[in-house]
Amino acid sequence: MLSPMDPHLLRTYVTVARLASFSEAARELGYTQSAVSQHIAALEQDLGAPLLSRRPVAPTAAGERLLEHAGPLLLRLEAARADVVRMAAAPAHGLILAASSTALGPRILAALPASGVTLRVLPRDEIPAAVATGTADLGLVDGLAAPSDPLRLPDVAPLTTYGVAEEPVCVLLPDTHPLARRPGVRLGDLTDARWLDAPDAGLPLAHLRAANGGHGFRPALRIEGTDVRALTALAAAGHGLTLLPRPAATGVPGTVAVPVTEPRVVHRTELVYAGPLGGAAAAVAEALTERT
Amino acid sequence: MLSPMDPHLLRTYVTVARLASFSEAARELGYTQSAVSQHIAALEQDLGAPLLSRRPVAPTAAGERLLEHAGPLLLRLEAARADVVRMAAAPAHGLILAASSTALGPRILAALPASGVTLRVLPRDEIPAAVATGTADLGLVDGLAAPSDPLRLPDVAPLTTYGVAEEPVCVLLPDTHPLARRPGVRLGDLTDARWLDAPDAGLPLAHLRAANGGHGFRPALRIEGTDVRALTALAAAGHGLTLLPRPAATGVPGTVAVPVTEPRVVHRTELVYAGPLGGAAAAVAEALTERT
DNA sequence: CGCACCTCATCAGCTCTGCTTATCGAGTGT
DNA sequence: ACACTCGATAAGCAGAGCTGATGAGGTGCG
Repeated sequence: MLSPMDPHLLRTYVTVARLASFSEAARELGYTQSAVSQHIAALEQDLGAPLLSRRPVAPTAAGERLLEHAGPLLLRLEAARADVVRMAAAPAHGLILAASSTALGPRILAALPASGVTLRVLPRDEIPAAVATGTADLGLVDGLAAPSDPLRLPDVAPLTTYGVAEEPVCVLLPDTHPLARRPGVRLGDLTDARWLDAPDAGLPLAHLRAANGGHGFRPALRIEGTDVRALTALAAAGHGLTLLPRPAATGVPGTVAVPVTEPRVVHRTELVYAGPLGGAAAAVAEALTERT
Repeated sequence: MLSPMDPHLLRTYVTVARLASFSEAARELGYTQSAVSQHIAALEQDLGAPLLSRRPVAPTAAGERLLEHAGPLLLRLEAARADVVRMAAAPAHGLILAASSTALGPRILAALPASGVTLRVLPRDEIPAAVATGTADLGLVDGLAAPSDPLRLPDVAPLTTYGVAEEPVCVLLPDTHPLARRPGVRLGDLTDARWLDAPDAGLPLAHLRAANGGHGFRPALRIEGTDVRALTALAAAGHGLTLLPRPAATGVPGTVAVPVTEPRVVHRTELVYAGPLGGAAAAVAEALTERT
């Protein structure tokens, strides 16, 4: 069997690629420039292809390819280590719960214990990684799915998921919008509208492609960060439409939340954790999963 | 940052766990028993927990955990290497197409070129791995999905997928079965029936849990291997029911193929490949994806 | 135009990792 | 009780992999 690509080399490679400099990478990693140079040379020899063009330092086609692999790979590696270590050493720190902003529906918020929990609001796609690497003990991820279908999570590691809530999905319209009086809308009727694309605050438009027959939505304005308030304010000001779970969409001044009737999708929230839960985590998990 | 777990050690660990013996593992890996012992000791020290109980050799709880991670991890590692190497060295061998048995519907078979392709029939869940590691150039995977939903594939590596066919799903009933005259059946009416579980030949019952409201099906008889003929023969003999895509289910003597009306699932086939396609592969892929 | 400078490649030397061989200790079957 | 098997441990040695010094190529500026 061939030598299974040393992760050290891989780590150096991604660092060099990120910083576009051997010397800089050496400084960051605590090596000498010479060592970094040898690392890259070793990788290139091992794979039989140049990975970086020098002067300026930039990945080649093969290098780009490797970069796509390296990230998830190192993540998984770290996740594996964290997972096993977690088995041995019980956590001294308080319970950390990672959640995306829209996952924090009223049911969830009500079920949180009054103290002893650190809540960490993260972009949606960082949550599985946070849980896998032990940065968080529990995760709450949300997303769009067909009713009673599980979410599609990136599998950085074998994680356990548990559905905790499903709510209707609404389009947040300024109350002056022509469709604002309707009882429900079909997304197909809104493909030409101006949409706000807020992948970390609202629901990602990208998730809808499959459900909408392959057609995506044109994002008019892109919002970064996890602040739902900013998003709803923009929607109220008429900068564009956005998708939100009903609890988050109702009661925003100047707007109306109209349920989406077609395609049939729901906003689903899942609890995610790695392996067996410790005492405190188990208690919180149970509170969150209690069907009311 | 902590040392990212040497894959060599990981590989020895899984080998030891598999063979339940240090000495055997040493023989298989071409090391001395001493080296293997040191490998395991190093891993255990690195992770701060015993991974194996000696005498008899068996994984501890933490070790079980590590095993779950190690397989996918080493697979990804190999996939990454293969993917990058593939970029540099164009394949000399002929085109290899990996497919599950039920993925080979009539449309697919018709579109295959008359020569120059090696067809490799594999269990469904080995196909992504085969494509990722370069064992195959193209893959055809199939499974159950909601209409126009993509399949859920284990992501061993970033693969490109392309839907090539969707067909109705049928239950294969012996023609003496009480429901055999019906135009369609709901799976909910058949939860108590005897089912044949043939994860590699037919469609896996496990895929249905979500669609069927969390309830699985009791497998009466389990069939291993990829032989559809054996499966249909068993169904005809009344040993149990099985799910098949319509083309595979029709025309089996002594049986009737009744379409499934509820839940709304289809048999979907997807073409999967890693990265840009070479000349021969591109031609085959195009033939397979041509909408007729 | 040429000189200083910056960046990566290469080389020599050293260290310490990681293998082997050899030996021991503990459990097992006869 | 003795021989045998299997894993742990010790000692020794070769080479992997780091450092520091130097070389080579490219760029900016006086």
